[in-house]
Amino acid sequence: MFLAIDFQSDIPIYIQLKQQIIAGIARGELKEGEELPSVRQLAQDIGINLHTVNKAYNLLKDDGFILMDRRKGALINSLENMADEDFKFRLREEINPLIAQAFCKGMTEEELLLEIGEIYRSYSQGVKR
Amino acid sequence: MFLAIDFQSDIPIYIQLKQQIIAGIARGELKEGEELPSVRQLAQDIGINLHTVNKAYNLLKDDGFILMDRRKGALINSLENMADEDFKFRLREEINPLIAQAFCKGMTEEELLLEIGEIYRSYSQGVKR
Amino acid sequence: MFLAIDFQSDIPIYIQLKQQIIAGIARGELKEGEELPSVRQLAQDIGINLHTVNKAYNLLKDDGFILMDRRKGALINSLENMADEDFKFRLREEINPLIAQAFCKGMTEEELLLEIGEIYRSYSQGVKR
Amino acid sequence: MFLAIDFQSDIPIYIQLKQQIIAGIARGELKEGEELPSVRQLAQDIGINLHTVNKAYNLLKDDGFILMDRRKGALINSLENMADEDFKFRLREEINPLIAQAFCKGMTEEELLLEIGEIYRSYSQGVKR
DNA sequence: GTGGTCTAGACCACG
DNA sequence: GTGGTCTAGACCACT
Repeated sequence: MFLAIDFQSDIPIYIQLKQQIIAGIARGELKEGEELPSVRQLAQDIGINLHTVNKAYNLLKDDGFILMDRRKGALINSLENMADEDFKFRLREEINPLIAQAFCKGMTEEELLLEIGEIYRSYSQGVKR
Repeated sequence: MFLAIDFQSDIPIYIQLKQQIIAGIARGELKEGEELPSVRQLAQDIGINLHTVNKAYNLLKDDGFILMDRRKGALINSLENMADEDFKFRLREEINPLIAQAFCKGMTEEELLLEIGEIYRSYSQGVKR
Repeated sequence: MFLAIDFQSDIPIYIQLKQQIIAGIARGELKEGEELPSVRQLAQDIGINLHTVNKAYNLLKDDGFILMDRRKGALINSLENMADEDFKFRLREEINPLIAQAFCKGMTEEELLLEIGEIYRSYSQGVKR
Repeated sequence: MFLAIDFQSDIPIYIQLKQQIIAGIARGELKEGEELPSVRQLAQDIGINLHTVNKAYNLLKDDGFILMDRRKGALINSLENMADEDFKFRLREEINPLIAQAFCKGMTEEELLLEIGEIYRSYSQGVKR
């Protein structure tokens, strides 16, 4: 799997890393049960510190995307039925300001939903459900 | 207008302030040409630092949501046709990871668009277009 | 408040720190809304690294014992009605092996409950409820 | 006897193993003089490293729960009157932070003792004393 | 001033 | 070999 980290971005590296791995799962490139590289390995590959990778892995673990197995390291978790109310609430909280902005800038509902549907399908096409 | 700042949030106060003001515009509570409180006034009302309010105002100015007038202070700008390609690009960049996450957690496209449409209409209802 | 860290203990420093602060709250020495020292300050006082203090604070935040206020730093949170089912489940998980051990070693239920009641009251005496 | 090891737990496998065996003794499933599986056998059954089982057995031996016999392997020891002052001291040390936490979260003494009594009796019912 | 991020290097516990 | 802990020192964002 290819991880593109932008060192000039104002988004922290460990957040980018987390997002890229989630995107990898969404695209179906990382499948349930698959092992992620060790923190040391990945840190070396990307050219960053192992603590930064570690932080990303821990966030992914806390959010249920991966499991930390004592024998095998980090494993992709099952991605079924995890959209509980708590997740949806946080999603709304995060997405809300973006929608307010889009509305102010004059985007219509149709335009917005079209954009989002496109992004969604860029993921759903790669994965059988 | 009511500004709800969460001092425990991991979102910086000046960003929250910016988002809340945009939401106010989106809800139609702040109309074109209307004056925002002075930096000093707002800082005192909320109980935060001058610089923090200043930063938020400057961001809003940079994004075209307000105009800074030497005599009248900050004025709400017109909200027409500002969704240029650059804005849409940044919107996609920001919304993309959220959608990947929603997809991984098992949300269907319908569910997602329904949620977003609801949020959108919570704004569009208050404003005549 | 006095924090006694045992550097020889096999319990990690940040865990000891977390436990000591919880004990401080339980004894009523740290009251709701009170400010904790900054990570740098406390780290210097105890003679440890600020990252170690930071880790303890973050755990306390995750467990709801403190709030991280953007203006005031770390604040003791309200300690009302936080014993939800999730907490009780984790408590049982952690306490279970200790009880199994006590049972195997021949402690009677009375003996055990007496010990625990004593510890509990060592906390409840200092706080009005 | 059924040993449920959680490879995702933050508790080391050898500690889990120790706890599970003690729980087995407490439930009366493992009786005095009974033989435990050989280190090799158990390691293979659970799918873990030899060293890990070895470590657990050695801890159990140190704590007096089993005897290591050169010919018969590991034998369950008698569980009489082993709750010396040293054990009680360590028990208090370990259980204290949990109680402080429960107190902070608002559990009453009655609630706590009820929970603990329940766990205790889940063991004492299976064993004649 | 604060906490957050990132780096670097060390040691240890675990498997 | 792995991840977990701790240290040390740096820079930056925030208030």
